[in-house]
Amino acid sequence: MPNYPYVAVVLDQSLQKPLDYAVPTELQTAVQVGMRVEVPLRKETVKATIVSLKTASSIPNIKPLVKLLGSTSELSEPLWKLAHWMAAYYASPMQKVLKCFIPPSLRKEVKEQKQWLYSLAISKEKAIELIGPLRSQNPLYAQILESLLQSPKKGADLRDELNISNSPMQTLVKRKWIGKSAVASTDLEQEEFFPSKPKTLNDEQKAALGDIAQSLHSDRFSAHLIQGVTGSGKTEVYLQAMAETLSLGKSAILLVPEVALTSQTIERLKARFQDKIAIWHHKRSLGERSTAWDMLKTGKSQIVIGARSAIFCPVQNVGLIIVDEEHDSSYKQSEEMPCYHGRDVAVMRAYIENAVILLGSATPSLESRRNADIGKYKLNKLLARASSALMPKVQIIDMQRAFEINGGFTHFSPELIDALKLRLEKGEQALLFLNRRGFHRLQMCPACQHTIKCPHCDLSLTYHKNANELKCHLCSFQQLPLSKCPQCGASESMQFRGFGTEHVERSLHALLPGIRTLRMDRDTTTKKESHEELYKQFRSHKADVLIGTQMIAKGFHFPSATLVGILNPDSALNIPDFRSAEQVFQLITQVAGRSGRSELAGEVILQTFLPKHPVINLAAEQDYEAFYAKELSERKLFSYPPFCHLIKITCLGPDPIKTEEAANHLRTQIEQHLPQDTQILPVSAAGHPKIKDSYRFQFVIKTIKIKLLEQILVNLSSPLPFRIDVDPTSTFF
DNA sequence: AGCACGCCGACT
DNA sequence: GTCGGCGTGCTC
Repeated sequence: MPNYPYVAVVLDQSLQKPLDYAVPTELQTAVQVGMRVEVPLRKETVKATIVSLKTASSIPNIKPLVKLLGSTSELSEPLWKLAHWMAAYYASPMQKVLKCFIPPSLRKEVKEQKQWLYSLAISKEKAIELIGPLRSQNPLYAQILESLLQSPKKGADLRDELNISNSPMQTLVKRKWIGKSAVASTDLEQEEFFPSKPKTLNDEQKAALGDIAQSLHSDRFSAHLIQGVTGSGKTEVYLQAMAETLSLGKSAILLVPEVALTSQTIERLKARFQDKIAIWHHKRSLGERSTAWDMLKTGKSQIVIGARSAIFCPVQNVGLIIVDEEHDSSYKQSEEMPCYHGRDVAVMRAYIENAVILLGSATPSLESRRNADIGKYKLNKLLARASSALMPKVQIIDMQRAFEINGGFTHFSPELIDALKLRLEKGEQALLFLNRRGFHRLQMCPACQHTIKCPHCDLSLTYHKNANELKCHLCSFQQLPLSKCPQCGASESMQFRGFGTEHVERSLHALLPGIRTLRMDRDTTTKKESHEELYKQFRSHKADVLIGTQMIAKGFHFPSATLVGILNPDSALNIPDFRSAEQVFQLITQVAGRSGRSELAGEVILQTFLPKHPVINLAAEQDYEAFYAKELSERKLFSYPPFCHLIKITCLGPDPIKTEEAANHLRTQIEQHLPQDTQILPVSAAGHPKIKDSYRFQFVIKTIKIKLLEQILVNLSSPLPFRIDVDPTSTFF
């Protein structure tokens, strides 16, 4: 084996290019690609990752690395290949790609703090015996024993519960009445749950599972797409496919959209797989993530569930990767390089690891469905609702008519009001969906038409009545509503335009006094647990109507909700983006699917000013096939994905003129070496032209083969920061 | 990313 | 004359 006296490393801190270091002789047999090391940089020592071993280096006065962190590579061979693929495909510097594979919990080498679990060290009878006299002698001890009689508890919980310090617990441990054992908090998450057994599958589910099982046994890469209507029991197929994977001695990764990572989802998995599961998402502390990472790396956990970044977890011997709701846009990272798509990285990881990839959705993305059509993916459809519930009936209401009847704007058509009243009488629940939060969309001057904008962003401020504030939805700016126009100073009072969920809630109370409502949007779910809290309240029937944005469409099941009102999906159709039709179709289908999931039949009322719009009609009929055919032909006609790849390059800067110049400069660099079958569109301001004092100018490249552009993209240079987004979800924003 | 270097305007 | 604003360039 040759010795490598030099290595190239990528520093943790931002430095685009790799640096060379000498390897001390005694370490030359130990160094490996992917290893974490400490290296000298100027006067400091910093952490880095080895990216290549070298026999020579052209750097004069090269410094030796300080030490190796750990004895093996941090990335397995397949993950290392995946990292290289990402760097090339997403035209992203390795330094940024490695940020995904070596997350902060590893870089900082945090360890989860040990927590102590206290439990009785004596029999229950003995404890009860002791408690009696203790009540008068030392009531604290009695309280502790009583509490532990019910169940073992974490030290922190016990302290909270009884409002005590650690010392009485210590004393009781000394007396050998109670014992303590160290646990990671992750072990404690498996509170009480009822272990669940695999459910009996219907024929469609059986067929899908059969196909997947066959692929699992073949030990080769294969891709499956499950297209299953909401409530068709996709999850049960996932669970059984995962069980099959484990029985083959392999591991599984389950990706879900960010909002679907609720305790409901996690409990369902734990009920089937108990402690084999690691949970990975960004709301967990670094310590918890570090533990989860170790569990997977050592093979103690064979399953990881998480949002998009969970695809980088060091799962050993991957057999199956599942991407649930594969069409969901939260899988795409678009604000930061590498702008990767979690689903696409998952497919590539499965390919590299010779694993099975399973994509699931009620409304597959055009890309995935087309891959099934051309034979790249095996397609299984689940058309029957598993629990014999019927598909909801969707009724389109022309809001122009409602406007005329009402003699002005209203959120509620007569049909919706009647349906709501009926639910109230029957004691059933309803969901109202409006994709805009706040009370009024904007405040404007009636004299000069000036609207109040955010001083840091190019966006009108939204009026929030509860907080009595104008808020910017792109940054954290807020101010009091104005009574006078800052532009013309007219004495006429300022007016409000447009409505959000707060307004819907208030109007509903005016219309149906006594109605109990809950609102679920970003404003009411700021706290970590508030999401689940609202869900539990609604589920236990503490309210009749749940009003919400996007968020109510995903992740939650509302079995007793029999009515869904979609208030105004029109605005999304007006966004000049190639994906807007697809997104509206997916959203309507998803919201509609929230109703009638149990034995109660569901009804959906879809209010629109565009009752003839084909997307609205196809969504109302829930005819995915027709929508797919229509949208696919349009994508082909205008040459959009899946018939080409898009690359969006966005330039950011504090000065609009310089930023636009920089964008044009980048565009010229590409135009000079434009490969075949590639088009480059002009520079334009982004859909949000300014966010947080930073202007955004962008241009789009359409190409058949991304590989031909890799070199050009990697070599782009600009005086201003810029971002390369390969396969962007939007060409507008 | 940091941090040094250096060039220019404002003030003691 | 000095202090300090931040634009530019380098780190093996």
